[in-house]
Amino acid sequence: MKEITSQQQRVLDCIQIYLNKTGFPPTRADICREFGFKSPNSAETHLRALEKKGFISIESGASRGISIIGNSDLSSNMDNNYPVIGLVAAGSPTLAEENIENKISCPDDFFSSSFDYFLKVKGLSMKDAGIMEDDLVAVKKTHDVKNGDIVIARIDDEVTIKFLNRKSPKIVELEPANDDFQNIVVDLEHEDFTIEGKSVGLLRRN
Amino acid sequence: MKEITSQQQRVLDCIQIYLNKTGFPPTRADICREFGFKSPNSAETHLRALEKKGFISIESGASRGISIIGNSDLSSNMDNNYPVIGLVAAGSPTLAEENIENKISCPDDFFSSSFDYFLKVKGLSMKDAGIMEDDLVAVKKTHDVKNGDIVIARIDDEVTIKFLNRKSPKIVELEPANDDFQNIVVDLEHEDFTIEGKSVGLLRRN
DNA sequence: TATTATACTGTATATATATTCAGTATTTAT
DNA sequence: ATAAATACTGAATATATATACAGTATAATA
Repeated sequence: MKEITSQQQRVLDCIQIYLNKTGFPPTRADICREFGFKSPNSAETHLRALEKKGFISIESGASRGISIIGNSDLSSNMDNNYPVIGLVAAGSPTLAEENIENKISCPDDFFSSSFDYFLKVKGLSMKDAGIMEDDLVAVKKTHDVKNGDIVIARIDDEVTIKFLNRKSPKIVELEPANDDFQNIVVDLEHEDFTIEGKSVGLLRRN
Repeated sequence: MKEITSQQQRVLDCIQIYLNKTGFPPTRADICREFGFKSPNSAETHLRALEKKGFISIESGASRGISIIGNSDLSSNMDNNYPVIGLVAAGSPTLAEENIENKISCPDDFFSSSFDYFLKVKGLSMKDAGIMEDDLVAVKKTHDVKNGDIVIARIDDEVTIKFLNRKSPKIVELEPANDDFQNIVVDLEHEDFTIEGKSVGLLRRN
């Protein structure tokens, strides 16, 4: 990255300010207006210089096709809106709209693994694992689970969060973390059993 | 803000994804390409519906003049780096550099209240409150605490996290959430006692 | 039942916009 | 001393783009 001139810095700042203000990049004419330039080529040459020096990228042919390079990796660092889903006793816990309670803005790399949604926990069956009522469990949709994982599972239409313990090819036990609750034994041959995903983290908002 | 239809939500998501990817909003044609629409008016009508419902704003006449409402001030929505501090048995739990284990990027409005740092919990004294070993408690530095709050307190050089119970002007009890632990009774007249802050949230990364 | 909103295709067009070419002048490297 | 980069004006143009108008069809609403 070569050194930037003061005027080019001003143009770069102008682009950023325009972006913050409007949500989209300026045109050549917009930049001219901002600086009092009388020719769109004044903006053009500055943009080309900024591109050459690696401060911005310009999509050829596209209107307002300017993106600031430092901001580009910012988008990967950017927050994403993750849906919060209630632990519905019956029905799909999937990302069906009617189940989305609200959304939480959160960095993509917030937990050890990527995740897909937050599950709002009902009940205290996982109390001894430190999962309390209304806690938000970060759930990664996956079938790659092993014994001891905290999984979100569905038996018929019942959705629960429990420790997984695969006893045999045909028998799965779902173990709560609370003495007041009993293990759930699932016979894979006679019951409709699905692993929705597993817990990769937890969020509690007092 | 009226309710959004599923298709409109998909278009809104598409705009956000396009923004993250390119740094500028899509054209009507871009949206059509993404969905396989054969007429630019398909995108147009969705955009107008989203505008009417207050999800986006459209600058008349401007190309790519779409901005998602709520994204308006991205800089204030930006993440901040919050330090993670170990619960050192002796010494200052303050933000001294030697105590900062690492930093976590997190939105400022992530918890109900603003906060100052994450405290990495050692031990299981707050187990029944769902606070486990190595959990990260979001701590707000404040003296505005009341009975029942989970506070981070220092007695002489010992730092703990407990429930607060102010018995009298001179006596404070710090109550663990674990039967294996005992209440800590602090005599304010004879012991050096400080409230470092209180818990406003919790983060667990498996 | 009529009406409005949703969800599209298809065509057309004014204009917003990028981009090139031709200059001028000043400053900075080589 | 000469080339290259910077910093502009001014004009021209192909095309990218928003946007209106004319339809069709279905679902929701009143």
